[in-house]
Amino acid sequence: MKTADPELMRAINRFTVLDKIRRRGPISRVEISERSQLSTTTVSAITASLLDDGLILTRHEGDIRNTAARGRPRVMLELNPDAARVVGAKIATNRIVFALTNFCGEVLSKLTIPVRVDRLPIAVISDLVEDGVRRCVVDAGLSLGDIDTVCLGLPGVVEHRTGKVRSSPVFRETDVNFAEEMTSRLNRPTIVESDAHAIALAHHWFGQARDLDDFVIVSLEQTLGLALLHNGQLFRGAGGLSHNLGDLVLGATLDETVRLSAIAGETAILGEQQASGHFAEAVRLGRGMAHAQALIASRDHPLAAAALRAGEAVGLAIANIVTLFGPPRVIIVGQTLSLGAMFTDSLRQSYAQAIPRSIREVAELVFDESPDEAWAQGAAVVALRELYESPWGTTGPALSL
Amino acid sequence: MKTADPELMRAINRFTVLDKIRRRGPISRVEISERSQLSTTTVSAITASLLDDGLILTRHEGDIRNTAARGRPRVMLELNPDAARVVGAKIATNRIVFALTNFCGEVLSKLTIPVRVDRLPIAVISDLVEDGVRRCVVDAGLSLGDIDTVCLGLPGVVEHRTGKVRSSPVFRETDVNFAEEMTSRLNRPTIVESDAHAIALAHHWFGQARDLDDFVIVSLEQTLGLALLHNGQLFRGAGGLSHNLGDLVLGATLDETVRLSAIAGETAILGEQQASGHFAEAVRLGRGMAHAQALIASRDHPLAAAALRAGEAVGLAIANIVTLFGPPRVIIVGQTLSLGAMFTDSLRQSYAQAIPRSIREVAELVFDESPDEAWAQGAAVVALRELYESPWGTTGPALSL
DNA sequence: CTCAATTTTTCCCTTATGCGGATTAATTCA
DNA sequence: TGAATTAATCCGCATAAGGGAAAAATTGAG
Repeated sequence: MKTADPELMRAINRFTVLDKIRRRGPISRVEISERSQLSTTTVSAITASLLDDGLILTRHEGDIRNTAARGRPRVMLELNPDAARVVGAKIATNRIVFALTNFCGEVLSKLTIPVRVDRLPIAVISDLVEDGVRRCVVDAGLSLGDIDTVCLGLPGVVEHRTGKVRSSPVFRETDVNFAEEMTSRLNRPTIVESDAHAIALAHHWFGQARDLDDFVIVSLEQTLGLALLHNGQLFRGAGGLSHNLGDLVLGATLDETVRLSAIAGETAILGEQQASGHFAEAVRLGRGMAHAQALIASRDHPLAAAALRAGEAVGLAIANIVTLFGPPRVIIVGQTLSLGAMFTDSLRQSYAQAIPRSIREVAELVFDESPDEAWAQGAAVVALRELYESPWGTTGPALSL
Repeated sequence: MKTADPELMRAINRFTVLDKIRRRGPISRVEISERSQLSTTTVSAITASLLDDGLILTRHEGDIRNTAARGRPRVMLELNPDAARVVGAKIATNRIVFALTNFCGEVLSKLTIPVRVDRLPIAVISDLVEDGVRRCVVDAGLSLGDIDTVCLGLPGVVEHRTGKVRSSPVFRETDVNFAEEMTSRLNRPTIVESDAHAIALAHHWFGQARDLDDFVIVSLEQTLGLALLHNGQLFRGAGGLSHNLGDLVLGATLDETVRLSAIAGETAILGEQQASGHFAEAVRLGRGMAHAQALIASRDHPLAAAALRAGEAVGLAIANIVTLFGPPRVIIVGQTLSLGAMFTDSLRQSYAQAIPRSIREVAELVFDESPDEAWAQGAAVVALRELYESPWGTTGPALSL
């Protein structure tokens, strides 16, 4: 348990002010004071310090009040985009996507490497990632030294605190300390994070959850992931791990345990088909879901049945998650959404049937097909949040003695 | 978002010190300082204030070091048991149990009213509870004015923040503002809390989780409840609600949704029997589970099958919860445990089968058949925690590092 | 153009906190 | 009895936030 001293106090208030400036665009000191319960004096002191550190900028225009407002005009404050540069990446089994952003999280350059990595040795994957980061930096007209932090988002079970990847479809090995590896390669602080957590923060900053500090992300990619934002903080579970939704058990007979991944995992949906010809090629290249949608159009295709079953299973799982957490919004993301309405309708219907009556209106389901770039941007946001020096740990490991 | 001022700072450190004194029995100032990272000066100042407020006492004995220790002897500090009196209660469908405790959470008097309340009007239930609290107070040689807070734990979905009972097997009505009702009746601040949360705090203070700040409670009573402690704080879900484990969906066919409560709820287990004679009477009086164990002893009794199925279902649900939260310990409590080894073995086996390999060793299952008194004591602890003035909201963000 | 009115921002002062070092207190051992 | 040792407190300092007054920057009326 952390003890409080003036330093912590300052850190907390500094973060609040910085966060207000980020969220409410250009904003005046008075308004920060009103919205944060801090005195104008304190806000002034903190903003002075932020200006001094070059994290924010002043702008003498953009006052939202009546143009004919009397009195001294407000000086608007906004983030200094150039205060930092970070690189975020999404590593998937069949592609790696990079995004370089400024301090505001705006993408300055991006890069996609369409490569199948899931059977490559770690050294080769590391090479690819290192190369991608370097290219992305060059594309933005920068050099690696200008980058403050790098954050890599990847599927599977990731231990954020240590940077260890417990298990992931992109690595053949388990317990890979990928953060350490990349930090020494790039000579820049490198964070490893679950891809679901990355897209969650992307939605929190820019997407469908800007207005919410509590929501759930269900990520339906090759791996089924879960992210849970609680009070604006990622909830990492007691062990500090990311969650693996695919391991959820849907039902079991005496002999057999049916896990969600066995019904709604990518390979489960697409793999049932005797992959042949054009479609097989698409699957191999990671375009399986998109192509599948076309095939499903003919409703009697066996894929249609698989899509229905997958939607049903995910709907059930989401109902259970809502039962446990009661989030106001559940955002469903990932390639599996490319299956189209047949899948999502089935999901919605199964959810509606499974959600208990008493909390039927608690949560709202939202589907979102963000491009890969958004995931990489989300990873960048993870990196930015470390720079913001949030005084609350993202998971708050309480070390009480 | 909470802003920091000196007051918060003091509240945090004061709580830290008070909590250390509670947990570490009689403890000296130096030791508090060592264990809390606070300077001896600060500890001295805070303890002086606590002594001044009468919350702690000094004791000039019990130094744990060598009796032949040199130097000025340490003055041991401990909670002042008389600093507060609270009443906790567990309201179940067929009994109400009260416990009056001191500031340390030690039970001073207790009372059980064996009464079936689940079909009574609220006014009558309120009468019973009011009467029970008053008796319990008198039994302890006190008067109601000596009581600082009352906390009522009951099954179902409880909104702690507002004191509203959304739905509960003990009430026919839904959305009952029970806290308001009892506060005005007793003229004492009265808190309403989920019974699962109450027993969770009981275990945290006195039971199987004294050493842990992260654990999960699964409560198998008439209603299936869940409590989740994260960083020493109850996790109440985004809506501030308690969780209803019974609503979890285990599996579904097209026509039918199978919920946990339909397999492992008390009525589901016992109700399948054509209730007749002696056993039926026991069920009516709430002794069903205990009597069932005797019947199960003859392994071919239909109850045995029900117990097996229930254990299986609960084991599955727990595996899913562990998949999501990864707690180091899961404590399973409640009357259903009276079914005995047949039930618990089945649960363990099903859990072992369902838990993903990668997190197999993460969580440890513990069964605990605490008496009802422990639940009431837990409710009292809920009340005490309010008095301790924890500066973090029960669901608020944890301060890290 | 000047001056009052208005609003934002800063400066000064007070009070709170925690901390480090010196001081006092209480005990053991020689 | 006095030296050594450890515990607890006192004193002064640094830093925080907050309140009120003053300064700054603008508009509008005469």
